[in-house]
Amino acid sequence: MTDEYRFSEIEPKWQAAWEKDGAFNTPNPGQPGFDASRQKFYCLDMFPYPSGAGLHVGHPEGYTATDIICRYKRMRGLNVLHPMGWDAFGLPAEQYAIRTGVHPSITTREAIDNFRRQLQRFGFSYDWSREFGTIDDDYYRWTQWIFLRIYNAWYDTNARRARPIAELIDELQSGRRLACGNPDGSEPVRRDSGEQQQRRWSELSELEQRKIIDSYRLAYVGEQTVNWCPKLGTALANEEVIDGKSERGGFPVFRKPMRQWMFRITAYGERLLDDLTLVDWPESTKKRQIDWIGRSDGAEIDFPLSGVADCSALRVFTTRPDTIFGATYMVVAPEHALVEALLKHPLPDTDVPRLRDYVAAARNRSDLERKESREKTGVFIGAYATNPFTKQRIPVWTADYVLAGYGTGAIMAVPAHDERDFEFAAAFDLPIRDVVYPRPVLAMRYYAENAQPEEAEGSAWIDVMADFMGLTVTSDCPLDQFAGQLRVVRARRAEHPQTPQSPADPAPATAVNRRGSIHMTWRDAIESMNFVDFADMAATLHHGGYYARLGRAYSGNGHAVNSSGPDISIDGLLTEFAKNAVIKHAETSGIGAARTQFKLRDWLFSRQRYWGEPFPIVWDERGHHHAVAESCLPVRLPEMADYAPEESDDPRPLLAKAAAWVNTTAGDAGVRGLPAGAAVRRETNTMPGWAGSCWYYIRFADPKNNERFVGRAAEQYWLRDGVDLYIGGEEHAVLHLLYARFWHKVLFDLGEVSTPEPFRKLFHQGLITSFAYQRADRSLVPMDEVDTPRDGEFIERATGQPVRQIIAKMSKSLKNVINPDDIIASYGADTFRLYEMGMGPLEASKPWNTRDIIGPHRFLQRVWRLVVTQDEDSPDGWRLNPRIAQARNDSVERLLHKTIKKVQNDIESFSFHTAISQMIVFSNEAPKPDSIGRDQIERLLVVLAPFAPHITEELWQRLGHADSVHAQPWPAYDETLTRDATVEVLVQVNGKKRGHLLVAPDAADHDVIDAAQALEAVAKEIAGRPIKKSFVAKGRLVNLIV
RNA sequence: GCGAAAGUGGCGGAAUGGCAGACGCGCCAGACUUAGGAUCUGGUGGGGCAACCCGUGGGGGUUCGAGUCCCCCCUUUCGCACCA
Repeated sequence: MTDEYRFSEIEPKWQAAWEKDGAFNTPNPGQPGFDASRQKFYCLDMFPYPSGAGLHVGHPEGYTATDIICRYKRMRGLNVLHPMGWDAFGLPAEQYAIRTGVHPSITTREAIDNFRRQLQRFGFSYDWSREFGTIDDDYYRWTQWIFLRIYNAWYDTNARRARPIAELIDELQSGRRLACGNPDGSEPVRRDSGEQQQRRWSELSELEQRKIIDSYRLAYVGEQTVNWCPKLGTALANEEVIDGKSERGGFPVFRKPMRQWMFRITAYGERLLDDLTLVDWPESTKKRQIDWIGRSDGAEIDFPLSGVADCSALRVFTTRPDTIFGATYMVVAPEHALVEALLKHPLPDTDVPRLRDYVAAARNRSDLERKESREKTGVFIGAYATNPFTKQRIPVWTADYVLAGYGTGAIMAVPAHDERDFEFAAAFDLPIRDVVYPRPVLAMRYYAENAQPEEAEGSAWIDVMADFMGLTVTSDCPLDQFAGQLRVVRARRAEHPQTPQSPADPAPATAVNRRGSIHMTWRDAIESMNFVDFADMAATLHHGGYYARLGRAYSGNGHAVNSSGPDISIDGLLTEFAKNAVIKHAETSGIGAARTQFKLRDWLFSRQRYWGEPFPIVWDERGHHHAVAESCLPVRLPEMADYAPEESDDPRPLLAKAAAWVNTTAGDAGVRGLPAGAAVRRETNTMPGWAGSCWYYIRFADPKNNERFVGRAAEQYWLRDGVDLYIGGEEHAVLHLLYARFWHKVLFDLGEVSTPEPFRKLFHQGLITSFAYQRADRSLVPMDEVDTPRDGEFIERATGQPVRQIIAKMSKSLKNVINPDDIIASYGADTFRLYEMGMGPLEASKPWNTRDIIGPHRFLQRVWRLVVTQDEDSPDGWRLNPRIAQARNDSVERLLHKTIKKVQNDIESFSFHTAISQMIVFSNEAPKPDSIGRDQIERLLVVLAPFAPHITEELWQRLGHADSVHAQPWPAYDETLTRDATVEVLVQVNGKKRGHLLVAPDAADHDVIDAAQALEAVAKEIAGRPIKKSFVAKGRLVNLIV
């Protein structure tokens, strides 16, 4: 070898050596080589979905970051678990297989092999002995096992945790629990209408018992309106639908009722929300989960219906029970059962054809159309309800602005205090009645009722009222002091009769002026209402028509007004108290109760696809589901030649085609509790792609375990406090990260894992984007069709027209996709790693620019030459750089300590780009002195090793070491050596730079000030004037004020 | 519409309230080389011969001192979007 840095020889050489030695394999507790005295560090990458296209430059960004951290943590003496695997079931693999005509098990294996090969070229320090894919029998066997654990569990709302179904049966049998369906179940189980018909468990038929038990299961079969995507041939979870299109592929999605496996994730809504306080996650991600879970506190209240068959009351959910006196009409979703009932048995006022048309139109309206047009539409359904507080008869409408899936699918409309209701009321001329006033409107109303007769004449009232509103608002006075405040206003007006005409009015007395400004504000507000005269104003407020007049709803808090009924009055109460009063009254009179709603829906877990985990479930001839025994897992996918979807509106699962697999016997399927010969049909749905990623981080702790999904000791060691660092893309903020938390919590409740949260610290790497070019008409030009004659100037070659450089996602059509293999071939993996880590902050999205790669490459060449030099006389063609000496160089030593400190701190704070720049500074300075200590260059190599593992290992070896640079302890730095012996202090006069001083870093302030004054340029500037004040920022700057 | 983040040289980016632009690219000059550059050295925000002046999206403010803190506005990106 010569003096050249031959990365293409060095990198494969060391990769092979590390693999041979198992250099980064980590023993588990109890295994040889395990050191229990060391702290653990579980560092996890979001494992990739191996696509046929191979690795993208975005993948190694997060992986390099975790690799640096892991190598660093090992040097700091921690036991590091750093695994890698493959998320390989799911739609994309299946669609790729369909396109290529090759079975997904083959294409997926090929894609995995390719991904592994590509990843290994980066020299990542994964423990490859723990590698697995979600499609491995050994793995999905346990995915199915966990499904059964969830299936055989129920949520005890009193204990706030999941419990085994056996304990539920025990409670039911012993009579400790009422023998009725799950009252909190969201699936449409026929709720035993007469709860009084309490029967004993033993009196129920087996069928009845089964129904009750099933209604409690955390995994249940529900008939629900789901998101059906004909193009993909499967239903999708809510989380997989974005703007009415499928998250994968962007195909249209329609609503369709289907019988599906669901997970009762809603039972965990509150804990999924509350436990976000336990984790160290980006605020934005927490917020997205909070929004997705969407908790709202309010009440359910029944409004009696008159004359509707089968339906005596309409139940609504509201977060503003305090506004119930303003509920002037009701709205139900077009899908609501009441609409259906009225279509069957119309009332005299029901316009059946119109109603039928509206419901049909609403059903066919996609989410997308709904979003585009927010025009309020609706139809009166002919029914009337009674507002239980005002006792007034109010009409019931149906409108698609009320969603069937939220709350009860019905609302009480309070147009004065809800924007949507206001728009609807305005469109259909429904009454709008104020029931909440904030302080100023309250003051207005008070004045309207208490004006003196002479004020009511003409327009004098406007000035008095403006003053009164201003005073009551600024003094925040309670209602019972309004009378006194009004007297104050009148007294002041008597003293200062002249009202300022504008805020800028140059009235001398500031008190008058201040009053003037506030006065004008309120005067403007009053005048903008366009009241004809006092009587008009007074009448508007008297009848609660203020917001109708204003033209918009007021949805804030305030005092209840116009809120007295035959049974109860809440007038004057502040919103929070008014809410409580209404709820209390509703509870005591049996028409309602406090209720918390979640936006989160139960998780649709069935897919009608081939390439996924089969459910360990069979159906008997009576249509009952049965679990496959744990000992008979896994349930393997049948071999199928034809797994292409038929694009259709008929959601028939693909596996149904595999008749020989589907039709089996209880004995063959491994179902207990049925005769072995009983004919059963296997469940033909498969699990969604998310299933495998819900628990892979647990399996990594003990991937070869055949007895359990994870060994107890391994779980308790590696997952104590959860995964210590989890790095991956932000796009999984509500999908994978919510699902995995849910599974983890169920396993926690059932005693299978020991922590409530899976991922303690989460970090999102930014997107690697690329440049693209845009014409004046905003159309895009591929990257290779643009010339750059001058910096910052871009010309489209074909037309000669200037184009604009923009940042865009990498895409094939823009020809700006980067293949990591090409970059590694040209520059090596170490350069690639340094380039990507040096681009900028890890969390920021940043554009790839191949032109810049040469920078980090030059840096590595410089490091190479620091150690190795060409020597034709030597047998190998090289020798150590003769500058390397035994004695340390002092200035290099200080810089080295600075460098170690900065790199260490920057790694800890994920600030890799500034760590790299510091090492470049070192490499720029280190060649300057005549010699450099051998241990100095060695310490640099150790510090650089996590970033550039191959070149440092090679140079470490050439320096004569038999061990690995990656096994070295992290070098210590001495704080005193990180500071310079003398510092240059900036001297300012009146904040302007006037000179510099060289002083000791701890020089006394007065000495620095004296020295500063002595400077010629400073003396000239001061010109004998006295120094009024001076500031010293130690070791940085001195500022003299004259 | 609501919410969050971000706007700094030709480009990527740096900067505990204390010399704006570290470091890298590019560019300029020079060196080595038959040559080349994936080599080396030096320079490089703008204006001015210079002293000096101007510069962190725009406008105000706090401060001895603001890219950094506060208020208003503009732009971009990303979420959410009839959730009662």
